[in-house]
Amino acid sequence: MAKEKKFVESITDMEVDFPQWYTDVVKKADLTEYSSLKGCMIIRPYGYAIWELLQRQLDDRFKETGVENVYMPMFIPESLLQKEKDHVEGFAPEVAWVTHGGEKKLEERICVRPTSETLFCEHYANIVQSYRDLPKLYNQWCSVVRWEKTTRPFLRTMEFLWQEGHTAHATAEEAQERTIQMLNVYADFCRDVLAIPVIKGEKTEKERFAGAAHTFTIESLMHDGKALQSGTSHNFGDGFAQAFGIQYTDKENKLQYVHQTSWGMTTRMIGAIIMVHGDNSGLVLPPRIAPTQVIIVPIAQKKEGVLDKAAELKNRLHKVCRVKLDDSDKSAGWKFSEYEMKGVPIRLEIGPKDIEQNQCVLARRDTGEKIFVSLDELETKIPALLDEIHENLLKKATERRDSKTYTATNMEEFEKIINETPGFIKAMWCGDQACEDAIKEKTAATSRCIPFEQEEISDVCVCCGKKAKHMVYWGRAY
RNA sequence: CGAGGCGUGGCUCAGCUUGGUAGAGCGCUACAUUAGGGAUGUAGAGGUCGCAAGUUCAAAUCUUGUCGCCUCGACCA
Repeated sequence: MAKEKKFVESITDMEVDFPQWYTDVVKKADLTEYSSLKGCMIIRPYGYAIWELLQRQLDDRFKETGVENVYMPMFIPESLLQKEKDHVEGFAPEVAWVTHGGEKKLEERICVRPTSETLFCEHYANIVQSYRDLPKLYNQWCSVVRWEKTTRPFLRTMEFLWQEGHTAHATAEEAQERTIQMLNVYADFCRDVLAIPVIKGEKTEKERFAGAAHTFTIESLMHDGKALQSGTSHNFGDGFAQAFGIQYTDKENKLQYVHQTSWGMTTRMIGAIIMVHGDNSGLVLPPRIAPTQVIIVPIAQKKEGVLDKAAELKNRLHKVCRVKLDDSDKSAGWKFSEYEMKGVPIRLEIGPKDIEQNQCVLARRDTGEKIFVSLDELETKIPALLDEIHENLLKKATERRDSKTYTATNMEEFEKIINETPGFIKAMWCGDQACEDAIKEKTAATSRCIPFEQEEISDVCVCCGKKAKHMVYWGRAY
């Protein structure tokens, strides 16, 4: 890669200190502020605009598959949370409890939802009677609370925004089909909207969601070689249905339990966007979720006609992209830096010299390339350039991920890779959790997933040397 | 929960060792000159030094306590 030109000096280089780089980018791009409550973040307008675009496009994709949105309460009585044993054991350590209503101590503690399986289950038990009532394909957009000990903006906060889909089906086959369907929705969304390539696969039993029969995941790789779980889709089988008594009468008039799924994606994806596409000048936004796709920076804007021309371009481009004009009296150089930090995909420079020649400058955020474009061609050039930027980001991210994906056939190799060139490690596994624990103990790497696309790297487990069952992606994770 | 670090104008920090009038840079306000890669000048506004108790003639500075935040680990989306 050519030496990266860097204009923004106030952001720590990612090679020097990655966590500091991340924090600098979040701050400089004005995505969040810390709130006065530990571990909670204020999502600023620019950060929230990204979330809104992400949300809208993901929601559209859900609805295309027949999903309907609902809203559940944020409070769960303790007795309801207790109903599914594995589930409560998994979440109890990080639940926030409400113990008082006003001055009065409550008879029963109320939990602030860490996730809403129990509420959906209770509701399904009430509304599902017959096979004619199925499937139920519900989703909700909400926030959930988990009492985390260590927090970082977007990656881990005590309260975060997400969507949780919950479906109920007549048969196990249908539930499994829906589980995979939604995993694919996530994977396609990451590729086509966020320009993030993902590995699809199943979680091992150790990494499975509390109460699920199968957990599927998409895993992405960050710039520093750490993995990020980017979306999960669970098949619950009929475990929750049995615990909550969700039964329906089938065509033969027999009582059956429903089969359920759940799937979620969170504001953490904003962290993924930062860490997959960002560079040492700041944020780099994939065009499809960029709140501003084109920023118009007038040059020598006090000169006669410049601002008028800039405003005219803005009004024209408004029809083909999300465009903004910065006519503040900051210097042009300041504006360049500002929008680079904010990751705006295209900067349009228009000055007196350009106007004379009926042209403008388009500067790409992803490559830094500047091109002169005739003002007459903007309506076609800009949308095409936005698509090109998307493709380029996806290509670069895929190449980077592939170049940071290694194979290991024994623990020496494994340890050497994880310590010297962190990334995904493909290695065979016997299926025994003891080996997973041992690997984690030795390397701090966890199993990310058993990918759908299996490869035969060797026939024995990387850890114990016994016969291997699966090829697994391993890595240190956020 | 373990290990470190930090609380002083909006932000980043100096001052604390050796107690004695509250500092700098950035940002902000006004005006002027500027503008193709974070402009310059001039004039201004802005702080009970996290909180509490103690020592002292005198505390940002010393002592004790307390609260909060950040980073790194373990746990987790």
